[in-house]
Amino acid sequence: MRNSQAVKEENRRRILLAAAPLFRERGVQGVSVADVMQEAGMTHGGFYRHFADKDQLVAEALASSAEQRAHQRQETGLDQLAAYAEAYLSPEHRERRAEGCMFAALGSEIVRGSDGARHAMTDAMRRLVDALSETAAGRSGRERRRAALASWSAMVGALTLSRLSDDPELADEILDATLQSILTRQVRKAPPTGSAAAHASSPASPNSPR
Amino acid sequence: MRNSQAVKEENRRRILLAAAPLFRERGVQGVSVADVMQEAGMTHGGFYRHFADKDQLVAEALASSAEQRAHQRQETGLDQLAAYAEAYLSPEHRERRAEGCMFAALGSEIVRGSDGARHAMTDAMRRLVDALSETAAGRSGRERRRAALASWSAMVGALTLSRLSDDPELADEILDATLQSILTRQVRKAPPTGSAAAHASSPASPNSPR
DNA sequence: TGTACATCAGTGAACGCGCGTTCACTGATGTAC
DNA sequence: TGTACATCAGTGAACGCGCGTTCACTGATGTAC
Repeated sequence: MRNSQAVKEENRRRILLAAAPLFRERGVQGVSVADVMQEAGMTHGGFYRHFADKDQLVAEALASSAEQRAHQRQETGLDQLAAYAEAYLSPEHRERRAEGCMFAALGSEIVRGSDGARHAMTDAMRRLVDALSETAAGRSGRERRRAALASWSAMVGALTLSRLSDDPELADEILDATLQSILTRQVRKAPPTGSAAAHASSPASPNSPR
Repeated sequence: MRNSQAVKEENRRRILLAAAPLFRERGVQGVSVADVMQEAGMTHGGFYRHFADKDQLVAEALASSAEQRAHQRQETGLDQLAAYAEAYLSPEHRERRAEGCMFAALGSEIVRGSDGARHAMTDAMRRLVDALSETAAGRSGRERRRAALASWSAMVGALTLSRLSDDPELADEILDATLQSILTRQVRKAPPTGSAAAHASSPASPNSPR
């Protein structure tokens, strides 16, 4: 039962689309090739018509998921640093690992992963930091970039630790303290003058920090 | 060849001591029970005279390693937040995973781990945050605690991301930006008045941030 | 203090399972004429 | 446009390996007398 080239391409996309949430939810090592193929509606045997090995799937799934997210962010305005931080450091994000940030979900595992996976993560990292830098607080591009790097690192760490804590109170504390720390710095300093990103922190303030 | 009870206890300690660095270096799933036993100088068969299963080993290894670190910190004064951040956010720490922070090394993996492992991590987390809170900047205990939580989250995130990056320049940027962000906040605010922790950030400043 | 025996820490072979990967097979697809 | 044939996407069984765990065995240890 050979499929047409169009169907093959569509199936490949389905595999990649199925893989990323599974990896984020259960970890790369916690998801088998057969799991991914089943989620994509196929059996495991056909996998190797699309990918050389599992490593390649991981790298491509991370890369394509990151690219999709980048588009979403741009469209929803969630690449404004303060708004991003509010959404990021929320209990909802903590609870929904499958749809959440791949750095918090897979960070320490991919450190030991294949070159391809690390490279995909690095690429995604660079793009995200670049985007957040535009709306970060700071008097120069360099300062804004450093603020974006520090703020985003704090988010990834806080979300990971908040998920790790088996004490819900401590878990909430971590998110709260980190969010407030980021917002304070974002508001205190002058936003970049006159650019399209001038209202960096305004959509963030209305929500009361949990 | 039965061993005496004293030798058994000593062997148990050796197993725990061998396990923690291996887990941090290669991940829990990347280290087999046989690996740990070999590192401890034994064969894998005897493992189950000491532990019910691998999960128990993981939980106990993390707990005992954390306790040991806590003592070290206290003795070396490394629980002063600013000094801790300087040592933490260094390329040396990034490179030496086996001896480094277990949260950065294992965070996203243990999130999906056994209850015991998560509990051990939570306990360690609480103790570390309590210690760092004493020397964090802030006008009240609550403020200092929040500063410690936010600073430490930033450290864990930054170290993880710095390790993840396959671009050495970006990796260094992440550490630098986060360290400076933490030190700035530590220095700007008044240290807690008159307590034993009054010189919170003074031992940190001499070193030039990389 | 010495003897007899039960205990049990550690050994290394073995078991069972899951996983990544391979392979023979199928039949629809694409192509050459 | 139709026909013959090679291709190859997906199937499902099978392979090989590593791992967590079990087990029979050993001999030193601990204990009862």
